[in-house]
Amino acid sequence: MRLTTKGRYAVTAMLDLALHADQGPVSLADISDRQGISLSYLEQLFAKLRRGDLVFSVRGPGGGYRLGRASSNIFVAQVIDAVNESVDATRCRGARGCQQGVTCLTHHLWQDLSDQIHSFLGGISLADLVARREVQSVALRQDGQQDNKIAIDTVL
Amino acid sequence: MRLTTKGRYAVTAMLDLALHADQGPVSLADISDRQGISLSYLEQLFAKLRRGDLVFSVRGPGGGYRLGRASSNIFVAQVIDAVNESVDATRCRGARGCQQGVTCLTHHLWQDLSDQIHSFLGGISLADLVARREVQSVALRQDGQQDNKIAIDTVL
DNA sequence: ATTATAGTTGACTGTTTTACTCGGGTATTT
DNA sequence: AAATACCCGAGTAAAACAGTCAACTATAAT
Repeated sequence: MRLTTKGRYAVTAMLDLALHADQGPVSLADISDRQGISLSYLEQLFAKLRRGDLVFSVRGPGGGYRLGRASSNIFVAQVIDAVNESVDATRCRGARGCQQGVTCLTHHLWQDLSDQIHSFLGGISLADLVARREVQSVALRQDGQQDNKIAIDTVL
Repeated sequence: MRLTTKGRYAVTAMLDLALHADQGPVSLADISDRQGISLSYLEQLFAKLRRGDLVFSVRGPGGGYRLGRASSNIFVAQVIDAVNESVDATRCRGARGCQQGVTCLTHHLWQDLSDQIHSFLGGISLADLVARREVQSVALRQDGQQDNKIAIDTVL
């Protein structure tokens, strides 16, 4: 598993989607404004997220993207895998005599690490993140603001 | 913590160094041959490893690199940190009003992840890796080959 | 029906990081 | 003195990252 800012962008966008799920489809333009990610870059990311069935689109005015399934059933690891594509992993694809050599042993370490990270991120759902946010939101909220979007952008 | 192939190269080279520690200084040329990493790239990586006191050099004929301390006291995380430099982490350096916003929450997740990975890799020493190799080596060795280098490259 | 919205796709650009090359140094051993 | 091998800087091709632009299609609202 590779860890770059690309995956972070994707998770950020998906989290934004989860937070505004109750307001109907969320347009990429909105996500772009709120999260400061370029619209066209989001388009590329969401093309991959859609291929991974993590989101589905609603076209036309008032359209946008919605989560492909419940936020409690979408995990961070899946989001990162969707945008990274090609895990490649060990690199020692039967290269001449590389069966248990020094190189391959290092690869095994990387495989272990990859598994560890994957299980860590595979255990965190978008719902978990939203729940965590709720806790902080309640703790910090001082007046009764009903607009979730405003609350996030201005109060928090 | 960023995870790229660069870190993998560095760990591979350090592991090679640990495995041949008993044979005096190990030249980068040897590591290049054994691990298939370009010599000049190794030089760049080792410049950073040296700055991190993970290795020290012995100049002149018969020279090379040696581990900066016992292999049981050199951890994978340290090696990766040394060659990656600049962790950058959260990215939200006091950006306008970003105190607990949606973006920052995602950053917190990344911080958690980063910590998790770091502690995982911080718990694995080069000695651990060598020990694991020894186990496999003993299990697979069928004849009494005394040359460690040959054993690794051809038998294993 | 027309229009505006918003997803869909592809090509293309600039920047950064990787991974590597080359060429010259310097220190040390033989 | 000569060979070895670290040291160092400049440069470079390829890939990944991040974003732009333009043309297109589906759909909702008027």
